Amino acid sequence: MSFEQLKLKNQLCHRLYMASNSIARAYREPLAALNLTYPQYVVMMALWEQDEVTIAQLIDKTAIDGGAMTQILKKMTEKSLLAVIKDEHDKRKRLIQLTQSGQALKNEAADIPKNILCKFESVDPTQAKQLMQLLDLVVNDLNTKSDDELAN
Amino acid sequence: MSFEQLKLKNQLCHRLYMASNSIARAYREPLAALNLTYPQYVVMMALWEQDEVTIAQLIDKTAIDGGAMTQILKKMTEKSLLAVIKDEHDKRKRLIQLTQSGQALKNEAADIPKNILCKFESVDPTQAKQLMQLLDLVVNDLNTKSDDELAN
DNA sequence: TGCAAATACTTTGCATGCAAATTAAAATGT
DNA sequence: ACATTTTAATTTGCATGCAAAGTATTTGCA
Repeated sequence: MSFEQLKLKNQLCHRLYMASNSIARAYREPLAALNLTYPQYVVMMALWEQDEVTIAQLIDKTAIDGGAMTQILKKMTEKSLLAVIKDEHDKRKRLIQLTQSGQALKNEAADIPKNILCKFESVDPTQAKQLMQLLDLVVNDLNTKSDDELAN
Repeated sequence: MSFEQLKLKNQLCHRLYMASNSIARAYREPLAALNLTYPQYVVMMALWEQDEVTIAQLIDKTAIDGGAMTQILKKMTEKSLLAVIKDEHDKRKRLIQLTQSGQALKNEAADIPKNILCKFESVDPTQAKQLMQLLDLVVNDLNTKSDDELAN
């Protein structure tokens, strides 16, 4: 057997692995200027879009792991970017609320996407959109439980 | 300002983040059957293609972090998948050598790529190839230092 | 020849991603 | 109402990814 399917150059997964790491690395410098890690930046973006959400909603929107989310929110609270508040109507839930400085950070972050995009010399906007659509297909296929699995 | 550029749905990076995590998660089950993590599987694939390589070569091929690589190789050594041998010609270098069981594992791994691919119901082979090409562009753009940076 | 600079790894500290176990509180069924 | 189940978060243990510091060798060059 040639085992062609086991060669790294034929693996979509390894491409994703490298691309994801590369782009996260690209964000490190600009985000360090805001004292944010990438996942923390994702949380901020989610909250800038909609504030006062529960942790579960934040997890849905960001796709960040629940266990990690607790730690991330703790660190962001220490940095006074947000506050974690008990939901009086359902004491299991917690509401996340941006502080003033958390809201203000949005202006400083506004240029980051542009600064990252300009590193893409070989990827035009059409290709970028195409890439995002293909990635959405991948995510949907992988996260959609099959009927078999749901039966368990 | 509308800050459209800061919305998660417009972020290539977040798509990559989710796709990379989703696919790595998809590999967990099949790889657990071989007692391998995903990065360990990547190392195995690299060695199945070419054995007796230095750690630096392995890092080049897999794009795994050097610091992590040391730990990963240590664990794989404990599992008797490979051996780390000193290079007599250059004592700074280490050569990685698959053991017999490491080589034998290739047969058990042969079906994994197929099992992952069949989860992609909405992505045909043409789209998969297209996706890989686009990801290669992204990786190249991000890893190619600009002249400015090289001047530093 | 001898020493500074470059290489090849290893180590350390921090921040996740993930599975599994745990805790607290609300929803359900009888 | 009460026990069972489900939901929302937190905690814990393990495995990286990454930057930075440290160690051992080898190269390069004066």
